[in-house]
Amino acid sequence: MDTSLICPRFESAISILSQRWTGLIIYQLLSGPQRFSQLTESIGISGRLLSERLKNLEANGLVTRTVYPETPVRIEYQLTEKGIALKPVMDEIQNWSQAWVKPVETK
Amino acid sequence: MDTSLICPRFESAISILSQRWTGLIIYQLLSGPQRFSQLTESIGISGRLLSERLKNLEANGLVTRTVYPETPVRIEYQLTEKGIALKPVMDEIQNWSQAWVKPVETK
DNA sequence: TATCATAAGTTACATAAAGTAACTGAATGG
DNA sequence: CCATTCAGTTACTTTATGTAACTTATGATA
Repeated sequence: MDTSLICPRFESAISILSQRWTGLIIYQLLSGPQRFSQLTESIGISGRLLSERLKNLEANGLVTRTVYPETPVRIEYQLTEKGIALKPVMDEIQNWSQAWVKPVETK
Repeated sequence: MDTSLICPRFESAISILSQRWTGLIIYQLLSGPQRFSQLTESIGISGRLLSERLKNLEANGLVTRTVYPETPVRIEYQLTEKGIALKPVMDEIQNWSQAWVKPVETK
């Protein structure tokens, strides 16, 4: 049941960002378009979940998928304007982490 | 396995914020100390998970728990300085949601 | 004293999401 | 035709989340 009193837009935003891995995917894509295998390696996510997350981000209009029919095929994911607009959020998370997270604490 | 190439502090921050409910809990507590039952109602989280999340936030130094031995007992949760420092992050999420999230989209 | 009410959890169990590793499909080079 | 490479998908196990009933502590009420 959802009896929340919080602004629905804010909740929607949080529900995207609080999904595991999506924050890191967006963070990575902020440095430019990347292909599937690059993302799995840099983030440490499995193909199964990366595939699921990217579909979701595409459906939410944050990411576009471009196929380059080379050999072997190259597929690049990049942020839309809506996705790039999350940069200030990521910047603030970065600021906070530099100021408050000790290098050791992992969880 | 974690073969990530991302800054460990940033990853740590993201791992806290990308845990379901923690963002909303912090957001709620930014408007002042609140008790357990208030949080369950405003957020729409179950007691089981709220309890677990608050313990976690306490362990991470984001929240403090204060017992007021009244009748019935009152227990208030409030953000530490470290927790309050997340306000800019929440503000940016708010900004983004106002600019980019359509009122309808729920997921 | 016995019973009741209330806040703040906890426990036990069902369902959903995430982790893992092997597999598939398309395209081309040998 | 066989091997290789990228981009996924499938089948299965483990972990996290949801739900609802239960517990504990404290004082109020009969």
